[in-house]
Amino acid sequence: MSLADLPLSIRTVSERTGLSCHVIRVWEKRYSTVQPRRSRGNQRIYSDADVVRLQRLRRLTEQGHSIGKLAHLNDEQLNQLISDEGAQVARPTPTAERATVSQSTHEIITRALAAVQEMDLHRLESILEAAILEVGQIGLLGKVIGPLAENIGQEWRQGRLHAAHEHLATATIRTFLGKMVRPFALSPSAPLLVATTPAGQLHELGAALVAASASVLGWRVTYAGTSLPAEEISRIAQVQSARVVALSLIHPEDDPFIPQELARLRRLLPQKTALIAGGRAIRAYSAALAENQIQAVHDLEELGEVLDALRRPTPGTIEDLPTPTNE
Amino acid sequence: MSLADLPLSIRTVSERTGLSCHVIRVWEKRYSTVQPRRSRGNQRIYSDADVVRLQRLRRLTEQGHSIGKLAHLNDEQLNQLISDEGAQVARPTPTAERATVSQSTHEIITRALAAVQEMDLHRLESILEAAILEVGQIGLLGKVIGPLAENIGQEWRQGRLHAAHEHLATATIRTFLGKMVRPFALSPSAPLLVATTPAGQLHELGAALVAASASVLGWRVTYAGTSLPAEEISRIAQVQSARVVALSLIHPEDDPFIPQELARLRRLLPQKTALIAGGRAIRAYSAALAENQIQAVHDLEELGEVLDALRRPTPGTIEDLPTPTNE
DNA sequence: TCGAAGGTGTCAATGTTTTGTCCATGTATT
DNA sequence: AATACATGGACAAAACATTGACACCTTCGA
Repeated sequence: MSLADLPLSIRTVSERTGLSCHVIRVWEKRYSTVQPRRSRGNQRIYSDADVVRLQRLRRLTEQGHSIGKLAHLNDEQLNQLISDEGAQVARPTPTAERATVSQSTHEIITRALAAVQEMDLHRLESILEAAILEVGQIGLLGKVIGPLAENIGQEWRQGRLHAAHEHLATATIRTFLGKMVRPFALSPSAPLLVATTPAGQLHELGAALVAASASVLGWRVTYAGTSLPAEEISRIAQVQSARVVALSLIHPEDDPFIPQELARLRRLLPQKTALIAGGRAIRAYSAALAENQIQAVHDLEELGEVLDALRRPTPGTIEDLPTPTNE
Repeated sequence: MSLADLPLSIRTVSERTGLSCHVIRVWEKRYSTVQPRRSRGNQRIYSDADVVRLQRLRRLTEQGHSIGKLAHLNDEQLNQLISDEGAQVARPTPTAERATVSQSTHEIITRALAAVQEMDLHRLESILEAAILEVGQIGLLGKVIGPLAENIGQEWRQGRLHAAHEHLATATIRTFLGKMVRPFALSPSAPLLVATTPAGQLHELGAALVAASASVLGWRVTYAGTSLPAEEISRIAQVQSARVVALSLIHPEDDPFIPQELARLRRLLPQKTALIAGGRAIRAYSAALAENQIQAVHDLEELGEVLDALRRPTPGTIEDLPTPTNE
């Protein structure tokens, strides 16, 4: 808006939408899907709105609608269709599609691991970047980055990767996740989540992963680093009126102080602040979690459900977010 | 004054932006991307702001935008494009925190500290973001973020800030610095720097600061996280053919193992790989640094000089007279 | 069941525009 | 004298536009 249309080339549009240049042009010619301006040299100049429209069209065509019928609908109608689809089609994911997805995530992870092995961080980043288009932001977090981190840890413990690999990968992924968190652009009324690890837990990727996921799901997020004592976590949660505190438990699986810390944290936090915990080590501490009404979350999918549930039943009014970000 | 607004030659600009001199000139001629002053002898004289602008243009062209369309946009619009680049969904940037203009670095730091005090991370980030336009990237790193980190550490040790504040600020600044590191490869011929801290040194901001600075100065950078044993650092340096390994020494000032680690590292690294060290604790280890031909760097300005000197004497030859490029 | 028709994505050929690089020549700087 | 820089022109590669053709699929009628 404020700053007029930003000029996008057809190649950029192709990359952002996942449609080939050919298709974009032929759709324009046959169905007038979008009508970009032209430069003096007759090259197409697209706007952000065009990209959004094309993304929607792509999504709908992949779900079986024919482009010929979609093309003449206006943006409103497309949006309507998408939300309908989201409600219905989300569950009965055809097994075929699921298979291809896991196929592709597996392949992505393999390639990412190879990049780590060769210490080619730039390539690692490119792979992750490109994967967003294939599996979506949430898919990337839950089905690529999560397993990837797990994998690297495993390889490291088994001596097939060195500490150097693990450090490099962690630093790179941490930076990547940092970029995914949108610090702005959310209405101040969105609920807030604090992501961190309790004192003694040094591994930061889990917390960063939760932070990124929550951000993508429309939460405001405060990422607080690792190894924080209960008082400090509580301080943050209270100053920021957090609705949820998310803890990541990964490495020391037998730290005798963790149960104490969890109990103290529960005591220090106001009752309306929910506590959730995830990470490989949650099983080891399951007793302490149960005692302190800390909800265990086993994967990012479950995190999404839990956050959805926690989103509404709390204080004040119903959310008034203008547009639920597509995806 | 100082490093931030020295007159820059086209060659220096070329090194810092990764664009060839040819391209810089031809962009100027065809699109008026920047219009540098001229010296008496008609040579181009660039400012730090020009470098920032060119870096952004380069980044955007690499992402698929065409220079012909970008060149006429103003700084504001470029800025927006860049931030949109990260988040897939295009959104209007909020106009928050835009009012104040032209602050001294001291004022900026004060306001940033206040934001930390109030745990308003969004504001902290906005302040830093806005400061780029006011003091340039290098100025931001050397005169704002560096002192700010120092300040926060001090306040914390003196009990005026809690660990929570320090953690939040560290995480936020770390993310911010991560975004400043060029996500793409410069000319593959650009020299490479590895930034990390030796085993036992846990504070990561120093290393991240060095990484960001070197990146802005036109180096390819590998950020390797904290607390790495000498073997691992050496492994990375060799796989990547690093020209420089930069170590940050901050917190434990009396770790007896550090001198050993430094000696081992010097032994493990090829002779052509330079070692430099910075951070508050370098004085405490000065003997060990001297013994192992590790150059001590006291501030980011000095870092700039040292890197410029290390840039050219590529292979083989002994380093000759330190000729600071920036006249 | 078969074949025709229409819808859809991909490709090849050809010409134009855009953009990065290079060369030659002249001037300034060291 | 040896670099480093400026300028203009030339050139080549990459990206884009346009047209027409083709292969694959679904649908529908014979």
